[in-house]
Formats: sequence, structure tokens, C-alpha cells
Amino acid sequence: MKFTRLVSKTLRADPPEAETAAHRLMLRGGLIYQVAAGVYAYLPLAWRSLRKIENIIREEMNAAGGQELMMPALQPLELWEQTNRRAAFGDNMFSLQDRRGRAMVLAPTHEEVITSIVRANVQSYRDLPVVLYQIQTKFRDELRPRAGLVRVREFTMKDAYSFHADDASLDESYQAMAQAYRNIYRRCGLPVLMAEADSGAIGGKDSHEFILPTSTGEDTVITCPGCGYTANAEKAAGRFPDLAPEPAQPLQAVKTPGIKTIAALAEFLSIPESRTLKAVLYTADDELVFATLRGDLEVNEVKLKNALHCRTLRLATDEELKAAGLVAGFASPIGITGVKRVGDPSITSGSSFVAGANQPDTHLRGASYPRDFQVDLLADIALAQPGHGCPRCDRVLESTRGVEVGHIFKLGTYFSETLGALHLDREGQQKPIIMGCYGIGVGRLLAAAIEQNHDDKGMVFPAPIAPYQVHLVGLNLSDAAVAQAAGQLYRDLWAAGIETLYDDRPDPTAGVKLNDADLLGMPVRLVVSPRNLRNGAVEVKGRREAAANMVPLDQVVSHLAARLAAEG
RNA sequence: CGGGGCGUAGCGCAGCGGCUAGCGCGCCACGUUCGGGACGUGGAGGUCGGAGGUUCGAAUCCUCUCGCCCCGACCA
Repeated sequence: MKFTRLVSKTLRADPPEAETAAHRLMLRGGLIYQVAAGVYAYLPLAWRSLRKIENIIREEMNAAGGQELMMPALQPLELWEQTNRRAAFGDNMFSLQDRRGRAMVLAPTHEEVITSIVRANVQSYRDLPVVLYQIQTKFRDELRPRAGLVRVREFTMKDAYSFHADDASLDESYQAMAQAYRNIYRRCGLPVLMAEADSGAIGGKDSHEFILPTSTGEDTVITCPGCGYTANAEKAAGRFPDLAPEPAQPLQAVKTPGIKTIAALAEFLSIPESRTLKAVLYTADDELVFATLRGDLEVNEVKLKNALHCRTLRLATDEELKAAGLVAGFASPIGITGVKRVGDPSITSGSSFVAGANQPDTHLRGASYPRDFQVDLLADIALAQPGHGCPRCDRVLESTRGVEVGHIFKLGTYFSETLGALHLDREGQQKPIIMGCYGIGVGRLLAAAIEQNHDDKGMVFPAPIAPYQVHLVGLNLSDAAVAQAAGQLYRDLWAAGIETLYDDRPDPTAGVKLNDADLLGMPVRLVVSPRNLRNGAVEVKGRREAAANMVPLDQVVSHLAARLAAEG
């Protein structure tokens, strides 16, 4: 590709709206063009890279036994009502009407359609297992798109779906997919963490997220430096620090004027936060829920939602609290009735907590479970935090920010049951097909790769996903000998199958061209200039290398072919 | 949906009631330069997001509306 034909313009200055490095660099390098909030065009440089990522994914999916297919993005809403996922997605789903007034959606994902396809084509355990996958556009009307390609409303996603007669077969595919994912990330130059994840509203057993650690990430991963335990914040379990034993005390009221937060309470009474009880009120499917845990812990809403088996969960409003006779800031599990009470195990391991009194400006000392209060449900609802103990060993947990670049699930039989995708087993019994699903956001993977691989001058593409392998720079092209040599080298490189971007612009000075080469970040830079040419040589420099070396002009092509082959 | 901010040339911005709407970058022409974002001269480029209103006169004031960015809740 000749630079003078390239549509992308590089920007000299950073675009002010871009917060993350990847977003900034993709705009500066002319990789993406924003069409609407969370809707981007992929310009030629980005598209070449995205195609390479897709092909890596394709190769690994095929190697893992996947068959590629294509499904419509436009789907009848009715299909989503059958699985109850219209409500689950809510306003996140783009919906529209066709000319006859039929309700349609732009699909956010494809479990419904793939299950319908398999229902029509699989009747027997003999037809199983199968793994199908697609790489295509999906739509989600996100509340807030952000960070360039990381959270967008129209995106390319690879989704694979597996179908099985039994759990052992699902396990096998799940492991194969997990390995395929590791291969994909390795080939894209991404050191990812595989984290245990919550399997979400649909249920199912295992689920793992693949997280690329980066300070600008949206997700939090909890890791253990000792045993390798890795889980996302929603899923992670932690052992909270135990309390020193304390003799039981009688329940006793204490005046706490205006003390409404745990921090203020602990300070006012000169006790650690872990000696208080925290009360958090939620509305779960229109029912008021009273959650209690130790004061130094936070509620993990995903765990709470799972424990309650509810569909929606949100903090209760002040009005709802008043209606239930509760006093905000002084709510207490002691003596409360008419509300569902959920307790975290942390409240059972100590005694003599300070709790609310359900009266203004008053708390109670000496509260002990179960002497002074009980709960309807005792379940782990605490957020694991750095400093807590690892649930698998005796070390202390750490936390890392990251971007989710893949997610695999054991779905189970939810879709096959709601859509009637059944098969006959060996005994002639009709059974729902067992499913798994495995997703990777392609554009997000590119953004993550750039976020992970850049320096202060620009992008540093990992070779397997670089738009071009070589960035050939001609300096001082008004010199006929330079123009001739560079042009010939460009043709020779392509003839040798080496993808080359040739900066053939006649006017920009050396500084402009070299800075653009650094910004765009192809793995190898070649410089043809009068100075180099006088020595019959071309300068060869890896993007990650500080120094260049000189290679005789007539050996450049073979030198590069060997070098690129060695780098894979 | 809550909070904050912004829409003026391809990009970034200034102008916020009174000359023909301006600056930087970029772009075009000519010349000088030529290894880390050069310089000179001349030029092209604008429904001032949209609609309505106030006014002799609106980019500027008022109302409505559309879009975009950032923080939060939601999510791949």
C-alpha cells in the first residue's frame, strides 16, 4: 500500500475526547472513524488488523472442531419472548418494526437462532456433539458507549455454541474452547488471565472470563499470588479477616446523633468497622430485602441476586424504607419484621456488634447472632477484596483492573428447554440438548491489543495482527535515485509476499515520516535515504528496538523474509 | 436515567449584542529546505448543529429540539 493512496490521515495532536491510549492512538493513526455514539467505521488499517484477528480466531475455532456459519442480525422479537430474554435485555436491545408492523430486533447475540437451527437439524445423540460458530455484527443499545472500541453499540463478535448429549461431552468442548482461547490470545500478543466468573441470569455451571490486565479496564479481577486462584469481582470468594474473640455483652442502646454511616459510627465509638453491622436495603422483584453483613465488608449484588433467585435487584428508595418503618442510617436487623432478611456468614463469627436500633440517632451495642436477631437466609453476599484471605490457600488476595476480552459459559439446557431443542438418547428417551457458548469481541480485542502494546510514540503492533509487516519510508524522494530504489524495494517486498506500507509522500520531512511510522507501529521499519543509499544500504529497525542496523540493499528482501519467518 | 461539559472550516479552538466570522494544524500553487512533526509568498475552504422567537440587526440573547464527550448505575 502506498501512503499517498491511504485514506487515513494521521493526526498530529491527541484527540481530546479519547481517554484511553488505545482509543487515542486509533483515532490519531486513522484506524477508526466515529459515525455515532458507540458506532464506528473501521478504516483500511484497522480492517486489515481486524481481518487478521478474525482469521486467527477462525483457525483456532476450526482446529477445535468448530464449523462456521452465518446468522441474521435481524430477528423477530417473538423469538426473544419465547426465551424470556426480551425482558432480560430490556432497553439494551435495538428494536424496530417492519413495514407490516411486526416487531423485530437487531440481535445482541444469537443463542435463540442457533438453538432453533440445531433443533431443526439434530434429533439423536448420534448427531452430537456439534460446535458451531459465527463471526459477525451484533447490536446492543448500551447506556453509555465508551473508550473507543471497548464498549460500542455495533460490534463484531465471534460466538461459538456447542451442543451435547451429556455433561462429559460439554466438559470436553469447554476445555477445548478454553485452550483455543489461550492460543488466540497468545497469537495476538496478549497475556490474559482466565478468571472464574458468575454464570449469570441464565444459570448453568461453569463460566470463565478472559481478562487482559490494564489500568484503564472496566473489570476487577481478584487473584491469589500463592495458588493462582483467579476470579472476577462478582464471583470471587474471600476469607474476611477473623475477629478477636470478645466476651458477650448485653444489648444496650447508645445515642449516636447524626451518625449515619459505618465510617462515622466506627469513629464516633472508637471501634473498628468490623465491629459494626452494615444494613443495606434492596428491592428485589418488588419485594423489600434487608441485607446484613459485617461493617468492613461490601455487598456483592451479583451474589445477593443469585442467593435470592430474583430477576431484578436495586437499592431501595427512601420512600420504600419509610413505608417499611425503617430509618435510613439506623436500620437494624434486630426486631425487624415484615421484610426478607439475608445475612452474610460474616455476622455469625463474632459477637457484640454495634447495630442500628431502627430509631433515629440510636444504635445498639452488644448485638449477637443468633441471640438478638435471626435471618431468613444465610448466604455469602460479600464482595471479596484485596487483603482478604484466598479461599483456596492461606495467602492474601490481590486485585487487578482489566478488560474482558472473552467469556465462556456452560449454558446447560435453558435454551434447549424453552425452545424445545430435544434429542433422543441411547435409551430412546427425549432429552434437552446441553449447551455451551463462547464469545470474543473482535474489535475489543484489537483495542485491548493496542492498549497492551504501545509506547509514548505510538502503537506497537504484535506481528500476527499488524496491518502490514513492514513500513517502508522513503526520505527525500525528490532524489531520483532514492525514489527509484525505494519504489523497486516496495515492489520486490510484495513480490516476496511481505506486506508493506510504503510512505511515498514526496513532501513531508523526515521527522514527519518517521513519527508517523512510530505512530502506526508496524513491526519493522525500513528507511531508504540518500545517506543510506550512498553506502548501498537500507536501514532496518524493529518497532520495539532502540537501534537500527544497516542491510545491503540487495539483501533486504531475503533478510526480512528470514526475520519475519523467525518471528512467526 | 442522574450529574457535568461541548456543538463555529477536514481536525483542534477563539469570538458570546454592532465592520466583510477569526487563529493554529491540515489542504492547493510556487520557491527555499531535506534523518525525528522546517520556512517564505500566494490561495481555496463556513447552512456558526437544527427550528422558532426577541431585535433595525443574532454565531452572540430567549425557548424548544437534535447530536457528541466525561462521571455513575448497566454490560462483551
